[in-house]
Amino acid sequence: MYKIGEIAKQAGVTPRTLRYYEQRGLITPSQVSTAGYRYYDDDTLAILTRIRNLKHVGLTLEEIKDVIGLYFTLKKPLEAKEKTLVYLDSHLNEINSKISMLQKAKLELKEQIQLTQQRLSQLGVKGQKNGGPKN
Amino acid sequence: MYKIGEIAKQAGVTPRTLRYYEQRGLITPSQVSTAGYRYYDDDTLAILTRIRNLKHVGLTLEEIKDVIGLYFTLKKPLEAKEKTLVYLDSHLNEINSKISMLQKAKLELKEQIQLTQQRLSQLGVKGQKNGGPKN
DNA sequence: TTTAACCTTGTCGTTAACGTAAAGGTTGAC
DNA sequence: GTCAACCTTTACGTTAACGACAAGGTTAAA
Repeated sequence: MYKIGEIAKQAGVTPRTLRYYEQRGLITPSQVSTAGYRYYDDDTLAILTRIRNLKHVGLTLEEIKDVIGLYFTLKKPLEAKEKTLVYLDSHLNEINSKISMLQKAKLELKEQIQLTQQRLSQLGVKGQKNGGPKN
Repeated sequence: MYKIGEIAKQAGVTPRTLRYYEQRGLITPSQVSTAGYRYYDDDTLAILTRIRNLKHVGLTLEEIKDVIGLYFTLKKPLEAKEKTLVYLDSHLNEINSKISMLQKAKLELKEQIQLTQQRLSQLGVKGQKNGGPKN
């Protein structure tokens, strides 16, 4: 059981961020003392890592909330699971679309790199045998 | 040559957005009338599409500004091109990292989908022959 | 030349995701 | 039991990326 400051440090965020996430429904302290102190366990740490990754990929907290909610669907009633399934599927599609967009951007980038390299070797180092593109 | 309203509609954004992008240095009208009217051509339309894609992938306008700047490096001096090259390369790395994160998320999602489907078929439809996962 | 439809530059408002300081309780090692 | 280090809630501030007026100028078709 970590206090908020400890787990925050472990996760690389601030306590403020944790309270904010709680307020937005992304996490919950595993225990709360009578005085109101929040205590967390390693599960929360795992969730925070997941949040970090998904954020880095461009999801909003709202979207992330949905996604991580899905991973704790085990105790939910049967009917909820079917809805979950539908959502998971559409989320999968979104992810696929983002991946292909990034891959397209990647291709364009590579092209641009080659072009720039060509121009460099033509203008800058006339007559030199260059090693060609690395990628 | 489109007026701002026309190109905005084509690009699926508002004129306000175009002015904002201009202010942030992402685009420039190809011509400006003496009265101050902005006129754009198809090149700008292409850039706007690119911006849309990169935004959808989670880049900020500031990052996007850098990226699209690179694609108009043709007229820049030689020395600038080498810096460009370095940046392009690091940007490529970032993209690769994002892609792999998304692919990881995708795998986890698929697992979760299978789990949910299993639980559904076990609890809900006892004795039924289910078709198994689709993916 | 009139007029609807568009454009201009402000300026203020809004949402997301926190940062930051204020004023005051809590803990736990000594 | 004291005190530094931590925690609480409350509340105002901030950046990004626009939206939504307001007040007035421009265009181009009829």
